[in-house]
Amino acid sequence: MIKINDKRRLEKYILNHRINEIFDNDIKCFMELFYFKRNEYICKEGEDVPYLFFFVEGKVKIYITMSNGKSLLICFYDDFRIIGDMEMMSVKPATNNVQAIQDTYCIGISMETARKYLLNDVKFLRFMCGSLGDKLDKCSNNCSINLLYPLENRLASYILATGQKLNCNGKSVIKINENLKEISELLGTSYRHLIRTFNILIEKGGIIKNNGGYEVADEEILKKLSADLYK
Amino acid sequence: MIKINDKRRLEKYILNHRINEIFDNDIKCFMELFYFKRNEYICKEGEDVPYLFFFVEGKVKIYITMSNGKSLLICFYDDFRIIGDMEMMSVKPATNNVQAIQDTYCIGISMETARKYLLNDVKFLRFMCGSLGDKLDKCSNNCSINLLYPLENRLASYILATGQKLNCNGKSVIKINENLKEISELLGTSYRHLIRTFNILIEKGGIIKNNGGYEVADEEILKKLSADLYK
DNA sequence: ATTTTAATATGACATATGTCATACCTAATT
DNA sequence: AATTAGGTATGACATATGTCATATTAAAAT
Repeated sequence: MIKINDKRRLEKYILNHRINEIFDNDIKCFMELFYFKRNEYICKEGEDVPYLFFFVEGKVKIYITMSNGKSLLICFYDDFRIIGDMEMMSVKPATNNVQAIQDTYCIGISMETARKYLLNDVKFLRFMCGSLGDKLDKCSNNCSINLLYPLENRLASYILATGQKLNCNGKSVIKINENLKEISELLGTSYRHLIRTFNILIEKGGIIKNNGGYEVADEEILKKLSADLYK
Repeated sequence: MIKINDKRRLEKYILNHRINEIFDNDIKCFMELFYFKRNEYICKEGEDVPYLFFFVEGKVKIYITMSNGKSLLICFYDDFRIIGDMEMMSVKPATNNVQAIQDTYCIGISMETARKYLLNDVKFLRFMCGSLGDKLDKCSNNCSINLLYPLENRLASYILATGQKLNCNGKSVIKINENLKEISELLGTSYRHLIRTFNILIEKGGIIKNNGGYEVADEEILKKLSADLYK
């Protein structure tokens, strides 16, 4: 996490996402811009979250770890969202992990400041209720999909959501650059079955193997297979 | 849904659940007490919710129906909770179904009144943020459990959560009185597999068949099998 | 009384997924 | 060079779950 001292850029994000409009009070002066490198954690389960964040650019994944050590993907954010909302209200440590899967920018307001000014800001509280409601709605929807669709569909969706676009000799290639064991845990399946399902996607022409890694071969095929999960 | 004109009872609920303490304004005068018979709907997907409800006694189940017609259990409420919170914020119709599975009492405030007074009530908005945060936390947790445990465990939990306690010749018996097809849908499984799993629970001594219906034979066995789901 | 319908139940088989043993490769360690 | 460890890959088999055909029973409709 690196603080970016770029007033212009901060202003740009505030304008683009109309962040000023969600507060009664002008608290622009308390806002700081932060950069998270790909793979870096924005918050970790069990740890205090030092800032209330407004996610403004990049992509993050949210996952939970269970008491038996297994972890499971909850969802992705790739559009404007609040991070740290639950922690702000409950003064409890985070219950989920939030990890950047692309270089990511967040606007942060320190938790003390946020609690001091925003817990009395009607406009913001309303916004937060709406935001939490949205999250809850998406969560219950994803939950259903997880239970009702086999891994093949969820994996296709996961690849499209997390695959890294790279330029490879002029061609744009989407690669799966993550540890396969971790992917299997996030998708709530076994390593064995994950590999099996990768092979099925290869058979169906959605992906290919290259240099010991997987790459997207046909985005359309994957799109058809992915049933709007993790949206 | 029947309006109960019993000031005393209403007062009792307000006191017990400290409902007055979650508002800055005294809005007791707008509160009405409602009774829902077992199996009755408190809200239905796609329909407007006419009241903001405070669930105070009984038990309800929340489930979602998917575009392909399948439905899936989200959770149960058997403790003080808000119903209609998301609808109040977003002025959208309900996205979930809420159905009483026991005789249930809710305190209701008409949506107009709620929007008029409560959208400016800081204390209430804070409470609502906390409440939505709790729901989100539980949802993501249940979601994980659903994916990580087989039906046997989920069914055991479901039976304990929804089984009806009846007095049968002096003995207390817990019966499963619901339509089995519906149960299978709520648990996100096939009818065939549900029956199979009932039979497994019979083999393990957790339940027995009686008069063509299933009954709990050994609560402890079921408790061990149910991994804290739907709590 | 007969027919129809809905709910319950089961066998047979197919598919989805988990577990375990093991093998291979590469990078790090000794 | 030999050893170790982590990540990747696969076969064999077991378990979990889905699909389909079909039987049975009880309640509802005619």
